[in-house]
Amino acid sequence: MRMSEYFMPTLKESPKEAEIVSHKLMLRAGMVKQTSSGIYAWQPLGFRVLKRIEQIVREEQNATGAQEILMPTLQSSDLWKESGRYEDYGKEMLRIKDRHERDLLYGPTNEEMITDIVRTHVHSYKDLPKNLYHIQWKFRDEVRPRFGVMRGREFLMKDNYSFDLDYEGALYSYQKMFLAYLRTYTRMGLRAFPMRADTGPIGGDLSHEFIILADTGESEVFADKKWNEVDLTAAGLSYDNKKDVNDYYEKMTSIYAATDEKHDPENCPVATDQLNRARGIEVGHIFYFGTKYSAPMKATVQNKDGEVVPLEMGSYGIGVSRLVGAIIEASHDDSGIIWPEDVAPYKIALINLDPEESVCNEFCEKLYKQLQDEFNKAPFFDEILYDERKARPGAKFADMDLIGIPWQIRKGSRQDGDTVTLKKRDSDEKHEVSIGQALDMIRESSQLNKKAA
RNA sequence: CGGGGCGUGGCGCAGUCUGGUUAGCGCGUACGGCUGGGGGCCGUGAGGUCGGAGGUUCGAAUCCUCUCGCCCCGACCA
Repeated sequence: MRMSEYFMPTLKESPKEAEIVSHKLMLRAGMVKQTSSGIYAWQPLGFRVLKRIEQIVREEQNATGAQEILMPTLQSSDLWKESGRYEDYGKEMLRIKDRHERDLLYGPTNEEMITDIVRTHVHSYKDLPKNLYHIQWKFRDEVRPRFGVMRGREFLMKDNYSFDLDYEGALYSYQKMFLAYLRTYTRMGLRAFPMRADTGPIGGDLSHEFIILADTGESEVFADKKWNEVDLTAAGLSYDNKKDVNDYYEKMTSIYAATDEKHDPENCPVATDQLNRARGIEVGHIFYFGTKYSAPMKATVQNKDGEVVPLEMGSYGIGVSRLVGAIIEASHDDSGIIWPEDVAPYKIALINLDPEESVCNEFCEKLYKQLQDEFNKAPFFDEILYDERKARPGAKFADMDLIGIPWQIRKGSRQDGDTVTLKKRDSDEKHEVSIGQALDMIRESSQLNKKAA
């Protein structure tokens, strides 16, 4: 993408409505524009990041065997009346009437709808297990939206729903999701800690929030210091190996971590001096809720004995749009955003410092094509952001640091031959090297290597 | 929903208390020039009717009433 043609309205100053750093940076980088309280339009740069995150979530879900569907944003109130939540949900649910005066609602979640879909088609234990997900916009009419996309009214969420014959199956489904979540966040360059979470009226231990630590986090969290050393990458395990999945889950959940509403200082198994206290941002939530919806909505199957039993269900959410802000909270400096490579809107920034000088310009134009040929891959294709604007170097550096592209290749007329400056955004290292060496250094980076392979 | 605050060119702000000439400033932007490796400088422009409606007054960004929007703190949430 050529910057001279790109719609990327960056700002030097933060609009005053922004309070926290991720919100400020998203506005300054031209990623989003607020159109109404808690509702945002995604501009090209922000949209690309959103789509990257969505794609990582999708790939990790598919790897577990979950199947993607798409349910509508608008739902009829009928199903919600059936489950009893139409009355319970309160003003958070946006209620709408259509031209026939029928009650509709903008979905805040999809348990009812998915349960309806599944009960229509699934009647035998032979049809189980199933795990269906979608990535769709939700609306919750929060009293007070804040923190930009981290707490919007409209938000993009991945939610899936597992259906099993019995508790054992449901537990296995839950554990697979637990593992998938760890892998998902790892790919985004995050360390997200699974923490015991409130299960509400359902009870039981089967609910975890996935939380990343950040000073601006909304909730207080308590975690055993052992977590500092724990490998959260969940590498090398197969979802098909039930025992491995269970062992891993048991291992991870044996280490204490809890959000404040679940944390009881009196009965905490970890000594105070071994306990970290921090603030965290919830980026995912999984829970098992058994027959809460299947029983009242009569989503049943016949088991091997011919008995009619309600489905055992669980649901699993990831706040996709929230993650855009959360990642920035976890990864930025005074100059701007530092994108982890796999979620970066572009992988490499090529900065042409002297577009009006013919030798430099020709070098950069040629290099731009070469970079595109090597690094552009489906489904995003365009991985190179090429700044050939007639602007001062300082402005270009500032813009590129602000939007946080992982690699910068700078070329100016002062540099002889094929010498360029390679800058790594996260460490701020700069190397004066030949373009060949620069590309080797980029290729050696594990993430890009994987993509280019 | 309770408490607090703010709406003045695209962004950040001053002016409002103590009504009074063409409503200012910085950034951005258009054009010209000087520059040229971390948001440079000079000059010339464009762009707002002061969130909206009503009222008071000879006169309202400024005072009054109503209204809309946005932000912050609290209670709630992916």
